[in-house]
Amino acid sequence: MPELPEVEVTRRGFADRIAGARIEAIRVGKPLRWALSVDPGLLVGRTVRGVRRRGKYLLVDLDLGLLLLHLGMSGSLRFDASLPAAGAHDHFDLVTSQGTLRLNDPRRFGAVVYVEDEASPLAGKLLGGLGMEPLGDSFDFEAFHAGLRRRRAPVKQVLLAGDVVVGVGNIYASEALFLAGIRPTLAASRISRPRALRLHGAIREILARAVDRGGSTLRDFSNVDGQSGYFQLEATVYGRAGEPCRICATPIRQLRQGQRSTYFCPMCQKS
DNA sequence: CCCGACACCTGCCGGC
DNA sequence: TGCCGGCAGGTGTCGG
Repeated sequence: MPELPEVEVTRRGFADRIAGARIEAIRVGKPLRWALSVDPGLLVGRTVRGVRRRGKYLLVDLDLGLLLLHLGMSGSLRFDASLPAAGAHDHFDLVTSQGTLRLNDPRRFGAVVYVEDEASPLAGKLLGGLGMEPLGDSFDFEAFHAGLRRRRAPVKQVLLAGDVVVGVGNIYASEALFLAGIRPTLAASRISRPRALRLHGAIREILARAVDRGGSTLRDFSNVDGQSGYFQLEATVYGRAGEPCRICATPIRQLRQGQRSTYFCPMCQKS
């Protein structure tokens, strides 16, 4: 469910509302991908300073330490003054003076991890290898092109790996490559400078547009207020195998790359 | 160092 | 209707 746009939409939905709140209680459900790594009781009484995003991680800054939050494949957050009793897939509640932040995650690939600071070994393991942020000013084209040039793997998989640029998941990788007219199987190292420039722009455009639209709802994404996004209404290739390309009407093709589905138009993405 | 395969877990869908 | 295989938006780890 959550790629960068969904995570960012989620962040914007509760960052201002939770800032300044005092942690009253924490409820932990079934195990997530990693243990919280702190006695929840120790966090009671601390203050939430704000919420940042790095790649697909949310960083909830406290007056002492921070929580790293990841939504995995199926996670979503709600934030409300009052929430119903925890359901089977509600695995983490952060109860604060300004509302409860709740993680619902059926597959439990997500995580909530406490670290003392971003320089800690655990934070370093999770955040240390992340690539450039695609939105904002830090997404440098020269560095992006250099990152592509040193990789022989298919460009789709380099985008997904997240060590060159973060936030591009399986949906938006296909979408961005379509917009840039690049075949997903092309070795990243073989992408020409002009085409890398198009891809750089396409990534920014696709992600920014999805954030504006409120994220994707291919299956079940909803924002912190429980409303769904509607980017899927304009997916050009993702999930459209066999359907006509919106540009040239050629049937969209699907293939497997690294255990993931990729979609592309064989005409519009010749190489 | 780079790469691909695998692992984690639950739900849903299509086919028989 | 029921069961089974395959698939799903992520990413750390491991072996080659």
